[in-house]
Amino acid sequence: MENVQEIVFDKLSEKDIKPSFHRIKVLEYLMVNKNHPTVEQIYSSLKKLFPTLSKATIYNSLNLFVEKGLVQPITIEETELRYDSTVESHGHFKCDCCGLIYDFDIDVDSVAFSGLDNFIINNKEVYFRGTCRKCASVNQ
Amino acid sequence: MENVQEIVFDKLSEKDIKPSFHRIKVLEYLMVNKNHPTVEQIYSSLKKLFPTLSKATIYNSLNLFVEKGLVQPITIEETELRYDSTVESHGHFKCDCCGLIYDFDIDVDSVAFSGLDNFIINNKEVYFRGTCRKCASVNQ
DNA sequence: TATAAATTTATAATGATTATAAATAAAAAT
DNA sequence: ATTTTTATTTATAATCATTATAAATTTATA
Repeated sequence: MENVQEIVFDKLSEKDIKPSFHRIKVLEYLMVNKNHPTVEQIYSSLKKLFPTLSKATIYNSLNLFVEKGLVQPITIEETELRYDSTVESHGHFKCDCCGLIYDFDIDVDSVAFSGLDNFIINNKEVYFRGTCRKCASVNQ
Repeated sequence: MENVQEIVFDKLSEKDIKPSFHRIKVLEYLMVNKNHPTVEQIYSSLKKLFPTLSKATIYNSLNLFVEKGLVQPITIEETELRYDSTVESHGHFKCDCCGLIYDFDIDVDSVAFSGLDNFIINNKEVYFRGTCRKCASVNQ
């Protein structure tokens, strides 16, 4: 098993982000917790480790990460943004029952579409919604 | 050309929504203005017609429409929800330059994906982002 | 070590949405 | 037709995520 701290450090340096203590911890949290955490979740978890932490620092760090393309914000019918440290193309499934958001594999580039001639497409996202396996098996 | 009022009236009745004056006007606005308006846009436009209008009425109506499946809320990296009276499957393209959201045709059901075995999928949405034709031609 | 720059903190401000209760309008009952 | 009940709309306060701002702290540089 590789050292997460080290990977985080390299990722930040790669994108010319000064690897401050807090930034390392925020990105580390995102890479360890792949469950699309909210700002609140990140904040309350890290605050246990260093109680002087300010929520503004979480926002500062995340906004910087998004700006540099290290992290992508995802929104599915929520006002509360969630963040994903995986920027490679994949789909997001939101369970209406438990609220969890799952990643799934999808080849977005293979989808046929029309009506966007001369448009410049920088980003493609796919959102599915419904009931996840776990909830479906429990509430039947 | 058919009477929009009549279509709106029928759509509401179909979904067992009592067709009050305000509800008719809100849905009519959505059907005439297919540019994914925000609550603020709907509100300020209708307020010109009847100045006693309250913004809570817009929220009440829209939430009811969404609940009944008459309208779908769409969110692309925004905290401000936008609404679309077209519930048939199609993609949304958001222009990072002018902020407009365009519909485009896409056959979501033809996309191959994996990792959602035993999941119940109720809804599929595709979001593209980039620069629209108009902005691309102006800023070159 | 002193100075400058960057980062973090604390707090206030903003803005979208929801909650609540009063006011009004519509429907039903007598 | 009038009262009673129910539904809808209004006005306003509350909530909550996010951003802005400035002071405090830390880090880097001279």
